[in-house]
Amino acid sequence: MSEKHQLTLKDIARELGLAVSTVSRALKSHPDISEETIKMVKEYAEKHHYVPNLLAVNFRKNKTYNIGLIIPELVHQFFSSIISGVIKEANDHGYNVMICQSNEHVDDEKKVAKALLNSRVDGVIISLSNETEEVSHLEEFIAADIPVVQVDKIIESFDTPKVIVNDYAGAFQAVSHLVQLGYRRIAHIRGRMIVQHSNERYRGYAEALEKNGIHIQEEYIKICDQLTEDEGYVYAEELMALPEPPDAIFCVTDLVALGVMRYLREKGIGVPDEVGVVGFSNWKLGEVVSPTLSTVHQPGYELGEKATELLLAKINKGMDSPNDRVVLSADLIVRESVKALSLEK
Amino acid sequence: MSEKHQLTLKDIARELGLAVSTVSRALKSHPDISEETIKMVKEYAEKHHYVPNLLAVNFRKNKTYNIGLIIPELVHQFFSSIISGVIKEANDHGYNVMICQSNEHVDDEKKVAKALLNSRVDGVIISLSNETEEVSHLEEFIAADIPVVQVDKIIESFDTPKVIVNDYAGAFQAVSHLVQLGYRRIAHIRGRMIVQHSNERYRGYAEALEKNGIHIQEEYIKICDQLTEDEGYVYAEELMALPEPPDAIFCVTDLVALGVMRYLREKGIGVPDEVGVVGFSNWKLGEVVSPTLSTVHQPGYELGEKATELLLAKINKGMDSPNDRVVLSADLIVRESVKALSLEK
DNA sequence: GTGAAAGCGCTAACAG
DNA sequence: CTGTTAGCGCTTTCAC
Repeated sequence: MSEKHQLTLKDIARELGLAVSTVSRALKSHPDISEETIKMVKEYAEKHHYVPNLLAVNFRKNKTYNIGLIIPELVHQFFSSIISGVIKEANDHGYNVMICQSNEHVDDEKKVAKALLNSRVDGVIISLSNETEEVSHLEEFIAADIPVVQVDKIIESFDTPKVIVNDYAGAFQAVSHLVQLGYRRIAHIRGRMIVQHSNERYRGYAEALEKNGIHIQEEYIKICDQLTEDEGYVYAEELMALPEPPDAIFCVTDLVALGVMRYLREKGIGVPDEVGVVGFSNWKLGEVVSPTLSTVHQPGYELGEKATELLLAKINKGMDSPNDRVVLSADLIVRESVKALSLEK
Repeated sequence: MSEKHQLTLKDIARELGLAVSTVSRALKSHPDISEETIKMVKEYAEKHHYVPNLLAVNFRKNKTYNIGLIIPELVHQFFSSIISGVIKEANDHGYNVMICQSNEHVDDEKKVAKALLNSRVDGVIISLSNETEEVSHLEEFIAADIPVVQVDKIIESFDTPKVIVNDYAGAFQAVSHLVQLGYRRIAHIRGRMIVQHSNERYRGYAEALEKNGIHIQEEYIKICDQLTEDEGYVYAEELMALPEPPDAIFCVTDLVALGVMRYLREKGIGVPDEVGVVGFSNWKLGEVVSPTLSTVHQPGYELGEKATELLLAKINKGMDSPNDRVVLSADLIVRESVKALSLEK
């Protein structure tokens, strides 16, 4: 039953009375080899289910056909989407993906980077942990001629191809939409000041208001530390306790928006009639909550695909090829948590 | 900057005036080699950052140190958890994981199985697609002496190690708890009859009622086809329209439970006071909805860990080692969607 | 057109 | 204790 001995080129050569090198070339349709030999070899190989020993091929070529992917957390819809995209694109080109988690810790990130380096991957895609502030552990890849591509969570000064989402435009679009619907007192629960995403989303929020001639009010801005549902609840409470409470709340992420919605529901404040709510990320969560949550979609799958495309290009064209910077758009998905307000005021 | 030539054993041997084999053995602290030689070699290797060429080692040993993991969908919290567990356990033992998705289609499953076979993985872990009814594509692994372990979605008749969750006990526990709290008219929105999980959960439901002397009522059982939130909504509506509506609903999965909760909320039916709700799976969703959802936790991470442990044992002990069957328990997590009912009736 | 031979880096059997 | 040798399966000069 079990085929102890996998068929090798040597076997085929022996059976066909050819040299190993001839068989090797025939299987690749090398121009030197005659049509008939090629045909004969291919037919024999086909018939006997010859499959090249990748271990030997890779060793010979000094390529693993493995690429490493370092992400903060696997169990997170956004990263799962990225992974999906990476795997798809990589597999389509004959590469495997080795997935590693940093758990948002720079120490873990360094550890897995080391492991990837030792396992001689052909390239690396990374979405940095929240803690990462310098990239010496990643520069080792460059030093070893292993290309790196950064995705989503990046450090600008680290010169590699980058694929990111246009947080600014997504936020701008979301807030502009709120204004168009008639919302005027728009609050923003934002993320920490040192996180680039948060700053970009804030910038989108601020500029959308400005462009529409709405003055930004300090008390409408809340800063979230952990981005949890509970924080959303707490800040919603604070916002609604203001002398002039907001009529819409734009949240830095869906989970926070859910907390906001929970508070509003508990207090009997109508969404979207009294207060409109918009999140960011487009988690599954937002589709099954009621009212369903309007949000800005982050194209995780496409990020993964694009990053892999850039990496494979780099692997095949050499380290000195240009470092592209790709920005994917994040678009608003309108659901039930916002609506056009009637004009009476 | 870039080290064109990675250090090899040959380099070390030349520099130290030793034979390659001596260096090789010294690095492994082979008992034949003298203390001082070992020390000298190791120090040299350390100092010059020698790292063995895995490509060569693997080729030589005819092992890839890759294991394949075939799962229905990556972007799904339960499977993400399994993957996490597999990666952790595999990496801890020097193995990489190649992740493949079947997208719940048997054709895709066959395709990726073929790919894994060709890439000569050392072993395979699989959670079958919903469509899979026979496993000829997996028997090829066995024929090639590549061990397979089944996890979660399995086919009993396929003789491999198996790791599954005790759906029956989880459901039994959940429904028994409802009874203890005072719920009596307990409905069950179940999954399709051909899905083993669904049947086991139904069995747990039925036996929990029986043991408590509660008669099972046909009209309290609904069969869900797609396990969507919408289906939960629709069946909740049907159930609550009965002459004697249920006072609790046990759902085959969390998403369905959310649909149920949405219906109840829209109709102003109090959860948990008027109707208790329990889901199954313990998705993140259940923690952020309000009231928070009681559910049965499926230990995905542990499933992945255990499956990998069994696979590595099989890889190292040989194909004829025993095929263990491990059943992990699924336990109830009590949250706000159920409560002890007051005794008045 | 085809074959012979070398060699990738490492391990292991066999000699000393 | 250490060195010599052979070989894993494949690709790739270099001959003929």
